Amino acid sequence: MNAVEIEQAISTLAERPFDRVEFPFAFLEAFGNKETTLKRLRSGASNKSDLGGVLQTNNIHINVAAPGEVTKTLAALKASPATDRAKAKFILATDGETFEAEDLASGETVACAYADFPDHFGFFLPLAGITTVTQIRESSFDIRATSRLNRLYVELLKDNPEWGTAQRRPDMNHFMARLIFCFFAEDTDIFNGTGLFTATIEQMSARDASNTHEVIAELFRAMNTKIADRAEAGIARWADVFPYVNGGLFGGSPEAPRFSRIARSYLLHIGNLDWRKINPDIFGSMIQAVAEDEERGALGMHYTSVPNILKVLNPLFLDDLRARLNDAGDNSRTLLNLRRRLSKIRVFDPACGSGNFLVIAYKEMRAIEAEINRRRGESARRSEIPLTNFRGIELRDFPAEIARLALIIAEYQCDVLYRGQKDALAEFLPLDAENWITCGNALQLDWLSICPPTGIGVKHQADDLFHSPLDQAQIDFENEGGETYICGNPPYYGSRRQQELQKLDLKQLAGATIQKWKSLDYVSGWLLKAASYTKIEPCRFAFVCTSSISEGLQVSLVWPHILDGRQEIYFAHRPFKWSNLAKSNAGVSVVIVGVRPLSDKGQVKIYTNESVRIVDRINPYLVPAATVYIETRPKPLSDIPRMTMGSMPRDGGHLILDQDEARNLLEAAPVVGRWTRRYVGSAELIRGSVRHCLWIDDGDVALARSVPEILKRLNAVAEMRRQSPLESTAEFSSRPHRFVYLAGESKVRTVGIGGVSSERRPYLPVDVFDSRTVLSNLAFAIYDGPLWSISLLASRLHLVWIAAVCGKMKMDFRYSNTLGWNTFPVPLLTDKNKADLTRCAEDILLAREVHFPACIADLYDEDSMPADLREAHERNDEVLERIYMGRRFRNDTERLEKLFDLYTKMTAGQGIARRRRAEALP
DNA sequence: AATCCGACACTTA
DNA sequence: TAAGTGTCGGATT
Repeated sequence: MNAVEIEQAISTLAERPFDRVEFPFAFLEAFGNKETTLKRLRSGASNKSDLGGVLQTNNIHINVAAPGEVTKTLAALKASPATDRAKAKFILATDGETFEAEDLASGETVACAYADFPDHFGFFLPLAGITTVTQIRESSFDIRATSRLNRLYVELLKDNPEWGTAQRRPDMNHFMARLIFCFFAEDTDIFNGTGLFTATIEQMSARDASNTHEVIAELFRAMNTKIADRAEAGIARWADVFPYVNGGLFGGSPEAPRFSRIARSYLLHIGNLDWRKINPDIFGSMIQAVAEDEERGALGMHYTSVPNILKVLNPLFLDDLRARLNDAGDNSRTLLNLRRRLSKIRVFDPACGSGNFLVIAYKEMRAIEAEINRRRGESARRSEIPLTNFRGIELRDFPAEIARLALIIAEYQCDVLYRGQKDALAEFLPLDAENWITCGNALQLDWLSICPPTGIGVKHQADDLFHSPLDQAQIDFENEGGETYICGNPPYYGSRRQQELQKLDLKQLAGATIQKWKSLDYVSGWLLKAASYTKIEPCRFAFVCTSSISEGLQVSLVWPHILDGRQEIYFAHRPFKWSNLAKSNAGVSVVIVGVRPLSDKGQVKIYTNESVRIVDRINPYLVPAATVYIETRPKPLSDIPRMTMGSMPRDGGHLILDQDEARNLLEAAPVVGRWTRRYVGSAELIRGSVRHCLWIDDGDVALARSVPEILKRLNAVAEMRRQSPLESTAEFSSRPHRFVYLAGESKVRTVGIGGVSSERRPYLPVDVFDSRTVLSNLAFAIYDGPLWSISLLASRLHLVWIAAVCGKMKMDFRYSNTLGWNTFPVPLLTDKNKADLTRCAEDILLAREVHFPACIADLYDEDSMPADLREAHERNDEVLERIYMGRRFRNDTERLEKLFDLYTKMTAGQGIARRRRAEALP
């Protein structure tokens, strides 16, 4: 259960009549406890209460009090030895009238009317095992509001199916945005009188809700009619007390969907929340889930947390502004110049969602401006930072609506904070009609039309503006001498997860310039668009991207088009695991990359979660080295043996046998021993687990099929392959005894390396196998590889190289022969070198054997790696590094620098040789 | 013919 | 129940 679902569950519970017996269980159920857990508590099996209540170990002690005895009961719970023994985190007492609880760890208490306990749901969230509790508690209002809007939205769609159609969805979304504005306005004195909107609806609409939509429409109509025109428009008197708002929000049809009784009560319920507490920076991200069927309940999976947003905005431009503010001290003139600069800064988020980057940027800039004004003694001064300088593009209609609203609310809240309620109110209405959030496809739209050049760069003369639907921007907006910063967290879709239309976007963008455009992640579209924007309007940009943009194959595809001699990466955040309020964040790691024109000066910084390093330069692999693009090679660059990916079964698992299956099969028909081989992929290589596969020569097929179990399996393989949409797989359905792809075989031994390995392992997982062992496509093989190849593979140098240039699986190392082995720069090895390295490899293998049967995962655990094995690796590294450098490297950075350097030299030589050969041709 | 990748997907503590 | 860590095979070159 996520926070929104929990909020809904406890709200429902509070609305039900109080049941003295059932309450403790219902309460626990609302926090996501399963039926079986509750059953055990009910039966008393796991109930540790000594007071006749319900006590769940490590969680909560609940007791229902006699009427009027809640405080006394709570004290008894606190004094109870069982509470302590069961390590309860909370105690709770209620009589159905009042409600009291205490967080035993913090001592924090809650005391309220029973009906109001859902207002404190954030207090109890640790019960649900939600780890990001502090984060959520800070935004508990937003969660409650989201939850209730969600219920209303669903209810309204139920009653008004036509509002849910693709055609009318935007109306529905716009209606919700208007409602949210009204709720905010009625709680912040923007409307005359607290709660005016909700109260008016309650009074004027019938109990049976039949005319609710008419009442709301009339209110909306009033808000779209200037005071002077009201008499003529015939606005109802009860609606006349509402101010003129407009600003695009109330323009257009005032129509509202019809309300059922339930929907009406939800509406009144929402209106009774205290909307002053809304956080426009994160509220939007949550609420956008309201309108999206698949995201509903997911609580904004793609939402960017405030700390992550600041990881982008601070280095992008806010740090600089703050530094200038600091430099300016109390110098009135310098401060004035800085304020002018602020007023001309445009922030453009071409994937703005519900606008949180823009809102945070706005709020941070307002804070800086407020400090300037304070120092200049102009505290109440009106802000010179126009909301219109915060622009965005968003594909989905509802988030775009919310983004507009969030900016308006942020502006109001900043005015209240820095200038006072009175000034804020005086200037708030009517809303500005300008709207700089464009709803559309960012990869299709012309960014220059949304954020036209400001005059620092070359004037934009391109005639495509002529065709732009938004070219009024060019005419209306002057920002001479201003700055533009592009930022955001665009969507990521790996090359094979893209929808057809997304593929098309990339094709249009990169089809002509990037041959392998089909391998790009969707996010690269934003990088390319930004890069082409800077050709016209040189400016800085920074995005949160999937880390794959700086790893493996994609680097040499995308970055040459971005760093094409006029741009450089000036800050980067190394890969970190993605996380937000969403329940499960497994699997994604992201980077942040900031790009600026070469002409910009200033420090270059690499960030990690723990540190900041000032470096000379950052290359597209986000390491401090020269920009070198590592491309796949079909054969090794250095004089080292050939490596191939292992054999791929594509068998639906039917050719693979676990230990039990292999044993049973062999017992049933000993002849099967001929056709089974050990089968090794990453997992087997690393964890030492044993699996076998069927490996049947063409000549043996008839014989093998006479074994019933084998026949059954072969038929299953054939069937699975027939079903495959992939031709190359389907072709092999007639030869189910064979792997689809055969990598090769060895005579003496096979050197194998795992395809994926944990980032925590200090060396890559390498091992030697006999020639009967089959390596799967999840491992790479050097058939009959010399032992000294193990020395290379097991070296720190190689790991560092792989970590830098290969792809990643999450943060884990992902091996590649073409990208990592074939590109690995190795100096020419003498026979003596090879003999030395062979010895080192043998020592490593011997050191492992001492610890038999420990597997590689055990042996190479950073915390518990055996000393003798570690020493064997140290010696291996020592010998190898002397060949490279004449000494040991000081650290991995130095290793990488040397490798990039050597790679550049080795490929440059080849490039020249190739060119010479080409020139020599007639 | 050969291989790269997964806003992942499983297993395990 | 979230932390840990590598399957599987289609899509692409």
